[in-house]
Amino acid sequence: MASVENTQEVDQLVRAKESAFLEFIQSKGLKTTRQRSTIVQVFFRMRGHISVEELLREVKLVNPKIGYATVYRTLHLLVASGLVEERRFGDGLARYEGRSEVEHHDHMICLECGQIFEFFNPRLEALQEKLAEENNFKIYRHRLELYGICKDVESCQHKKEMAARKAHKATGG
Amino acid sequence: MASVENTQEVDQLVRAKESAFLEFIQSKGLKTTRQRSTIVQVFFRMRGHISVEELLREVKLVNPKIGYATVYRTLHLLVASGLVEERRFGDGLARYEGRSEVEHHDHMICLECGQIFEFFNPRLEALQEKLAEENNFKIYRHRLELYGICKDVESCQHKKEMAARKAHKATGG
DNA sequence: ATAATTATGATAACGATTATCGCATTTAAA
DNA sequence: TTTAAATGCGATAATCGTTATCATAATTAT
Repeated sequence: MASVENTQEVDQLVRAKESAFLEFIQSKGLKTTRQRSTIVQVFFRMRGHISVEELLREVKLVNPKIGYATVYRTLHLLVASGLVEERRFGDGLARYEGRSEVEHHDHMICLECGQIFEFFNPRLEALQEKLAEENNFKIYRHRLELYGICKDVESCQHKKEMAARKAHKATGG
Repeated sequence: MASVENTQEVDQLVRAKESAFLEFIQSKGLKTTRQRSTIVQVFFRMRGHISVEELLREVKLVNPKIGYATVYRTLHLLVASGLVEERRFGDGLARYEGRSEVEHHDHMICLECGQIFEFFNPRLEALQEKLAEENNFKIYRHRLELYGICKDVESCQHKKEMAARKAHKATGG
């Protein structure tokens, strides 16, 4: 679900993000540690909407001694630095996003296979602003999520897994 | 935050919702109990986006023996029946909505006072549908939340409480 | 190098929600 | 209206994601 890549482009991006993070860390008088560096590098090599567990799994491949707490703490720092956004899609766990194609975007979430698509539309943004203004409301941030079935419905990788999980959960209702 | 009312109109609405719930309960072969009846009546007398704790508090005024578990269970049944919607606004707890002015609506959430406003705009809905279709995505449901500052910013009731809470939480950051 | 500060890792604590289980209540049938 | 089977209840233990704690380790400025 969250793959790791290795290309020159990615290396460059990771270096840029890492130095931006270093700058943040130093500006706050915090310390630069091996663990933080590892976590940041691994995080920005991953694609998608990454959960703590997914990240920890990848991090442990590099340094198995790094634990939950440090991953949580570093993710909080990444969010505080503005390099990463925290999202919650209602499955009860936080997901983190640091490599979007577009700066701001909304989400379409497939209920069948769990895939998450990003999209952006300026008319949508403008309309929201207009509606807010009409109500004397000043928007700081917003969240739009469309839940449904994605175009790959026939080839959804996790279709059967999800169905099995549903059937399991439904036991007793 | 979630007040209880007592008017003839409300009585009528509560009766209608309750009978709809009974219908659902019976169609599923479940049992009609005093507790469920109490919880449903109390719930539909309340306004706003109600948390489990808020509901339990009100329920206990009618029947103090009713516990957490039954309130949770009944809320799940209400959601399953389609009479109630579950919402999560990112403060970590579920809120339930059973008496909206409009059938579907989106939300503006004031970060200062915590007030939640509902709104609906057909152009917004249409635009979402259009964008989904362009991506071959079929929307089942969606969620749009605008977070910001509301028009009552000067008179926000909970302004100070929130500020105090923030200050408390910020200890250690 | 040293001292002060901050971070780490293991795990306990937390808060919301869910599961468990013995007992009570409801329902359908007799 | 009793009876028997099924379902629901209340109290609370368990769970899950996340946060706090604390002794030890690493980093930084001197």
